[in-house]
Amino acid sequence: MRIGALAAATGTTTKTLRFYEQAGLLADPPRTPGGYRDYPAHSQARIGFIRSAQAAGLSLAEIRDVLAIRDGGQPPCGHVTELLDRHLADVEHRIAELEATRDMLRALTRTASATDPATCTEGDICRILTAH
Amino acid sequence: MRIGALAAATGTTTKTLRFYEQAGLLADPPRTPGGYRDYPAHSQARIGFIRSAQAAGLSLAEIRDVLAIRDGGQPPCGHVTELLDRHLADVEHRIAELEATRDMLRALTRTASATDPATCTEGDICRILTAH
DNA sequence: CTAGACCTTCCACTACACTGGAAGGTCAAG
DNA sequence: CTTGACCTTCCAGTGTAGTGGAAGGTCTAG
Repeated sequence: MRIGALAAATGTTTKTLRFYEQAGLLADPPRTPGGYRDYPAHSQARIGFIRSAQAAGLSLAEIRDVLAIRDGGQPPCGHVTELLDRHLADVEHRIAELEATRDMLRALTRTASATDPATCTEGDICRILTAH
Repeated sequence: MRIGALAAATGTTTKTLRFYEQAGLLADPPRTPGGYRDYPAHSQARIGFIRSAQAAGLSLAEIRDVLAIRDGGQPPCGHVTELLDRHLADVEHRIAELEATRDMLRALTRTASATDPATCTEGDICRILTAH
């Protein structure tokens, strides 16, 4: 299967697949006599794996490490468990931060609706944003 | 006040202040005879404004627009209200996405603790990550 | 007079995951 | 034989918010 077909089958682009190869997520595939990349069928599963791992919030570098462990013949379970725990903590932290931002934005929009534009002065640039 | 003093007074760095100038958030300040930037006292308030607007989740580009409106002599209230509404929607959307990711990660770690490494096969790369 | 603290400009680089485009090669259909 | 789809490599750029460093100028204290 050539690169365009693999891209179409996995919902990616040829550019992305070459990028994954260069980034070490995909091994250099065999080539046709004409020099075209010729992927085996199981490359689809590998791209699918990359997509699910990305959806779980792993970076390409982390996914590359998981794949390297598997490619080395080891089941990557321990490593993955560790990664997942770290990411869960990270995501929870980011959610908490965003919730704080959300609360701040809500307070600011309340301020906005209660603020008479005429009372704004040049000195404070914008009363709405400096009220907190 | 020279750039180092302004940086110290606002908790930024000289690099950041020059960057803000180049990015259009700060007007080119007057210079001393020796060529040093010589900021008026109210620059401190402007930097403070930039920091609070950043804390509210606005990008430097958006802050630059708010400042430009104010610098043009208009109170930026209408613009700011619009920005805040947009950001609130955006932040709520990102929170929802992250919560979905968090739930996925939680499900994955549950899978991980219930998965026997011995049952992993090469074909599926990592049972934990492909189970969902 | 000199050390050193502070300032100047300019260029390059960070992380992340791609994306765009140029110049040219391969292959099947008409 | 040509057209057009598809492929190749390589280089460069996207956006965000700065950071790092080199080479050199300015100013103040001792």
